[in-house]
Amino acid sequence: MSVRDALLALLLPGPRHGYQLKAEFEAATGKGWPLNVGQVYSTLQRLERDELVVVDGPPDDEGRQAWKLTPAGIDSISAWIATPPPETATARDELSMKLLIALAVDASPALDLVNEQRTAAMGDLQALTATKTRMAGAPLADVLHLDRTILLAESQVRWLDLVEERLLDAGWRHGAPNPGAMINPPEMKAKS
Amino acid sequence: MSVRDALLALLLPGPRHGYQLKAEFEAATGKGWPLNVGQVYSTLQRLERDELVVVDGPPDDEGRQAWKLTPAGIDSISAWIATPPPETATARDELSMKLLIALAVDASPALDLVNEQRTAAMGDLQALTATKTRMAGAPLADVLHLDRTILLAESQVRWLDLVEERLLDAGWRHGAPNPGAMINPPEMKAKS
DNA sequence: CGACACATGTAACACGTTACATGATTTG
DNA sequence: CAAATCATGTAACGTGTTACATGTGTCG
Repeated sequence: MSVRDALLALLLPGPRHGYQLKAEFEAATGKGWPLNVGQVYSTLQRLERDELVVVDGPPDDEGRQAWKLTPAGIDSISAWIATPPPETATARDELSMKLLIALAVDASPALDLVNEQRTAAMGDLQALTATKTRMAGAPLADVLHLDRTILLAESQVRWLDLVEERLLDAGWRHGAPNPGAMINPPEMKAKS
Repeated sequence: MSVRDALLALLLPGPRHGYQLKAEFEAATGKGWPLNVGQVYSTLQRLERDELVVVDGPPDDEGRQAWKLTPAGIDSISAWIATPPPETATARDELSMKLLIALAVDASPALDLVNEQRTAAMGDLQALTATKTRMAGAPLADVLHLDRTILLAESQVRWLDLVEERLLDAGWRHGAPNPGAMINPPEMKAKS
């Protein structure tokens, strides 16, 4: 999801001005994505360029400029909302990519690295769970976002467990360099 | 994790040339991140500009140009590998952001949307599980990446279950517009 | 009055992504 | 020979992000 998509969607209920869009964006995403106001305005300009939004009349007394969707904008964002995100989009998470790269270059004793990351992930999880109790009456969006963050943290811990298991099965040992299961020596097909 | 970080890390074991880096990147990430070769070269140039890599001698007979880390590059990437990713990085996943935005604008009957997304997520999950059986002898990186993808898909389904539960608790109904739990009317503090 | 929130906007830069151009080498 | 792969590189564009400039309105 891009800011672009989100702003288009937030214009569906009716015209809004820039500052309002920022506020609604952050309310809707449960503070999961802090947004610099400047980006709202530049994104609106790009949307205008693409003829998905237009200004809705002249600015009001206080200089507020409202924007609204064009028919093309409505079509575009309706299609976007109706389409579930592709699974592939999910697979690029920080933790696994980072750890896989680290394993590939055998940057440090692999199992130790896994354990460090698990410790960090479990710490995050504990902090998040604690936050949950303090979120009783919070807006629904905030609660749902926290739920999501917790589930993601749990899945991190589970994956790290799995990684450790598979590494041990493959013959890796604590405190030792890896047995070469993933590193391919730099020779590619020789040409000469 | 950026391509930039990954390429730096892949240079840790020793000098590599561009095409090699692309191959190792995709091997390491288990095909989870298809990479256009062109991006390798432009990223290398940016890294050179930042004095984190330098060319390692003249190109060989076949015109291959090897690159290596500078001391600053080694420091930079070592620190990166040792630092577990911040939890916040995790919280920007496509599914939840998209759904939260959709709920905020009440784009379509909310619970129906949740169910559609769950159907899609469960379909993904089934396909992934099927793939798993066909991955017996695959490289470790590929298996680990698939594990991660599966765990993420599971956490999607679980979250969607939670969302449905919370929406029902909050009084939302199937096939009906939402009860206004999240939409704030566009009036902000009036000024005049 | 001074601080702060509201409000708009611009400029610059980083990164990701694709398309394109070019050429050598391998292989059927 | 023709096609595929290896190999390097450039150009253009899109989005995300931050810093900065500017001004109005509110409130203590």
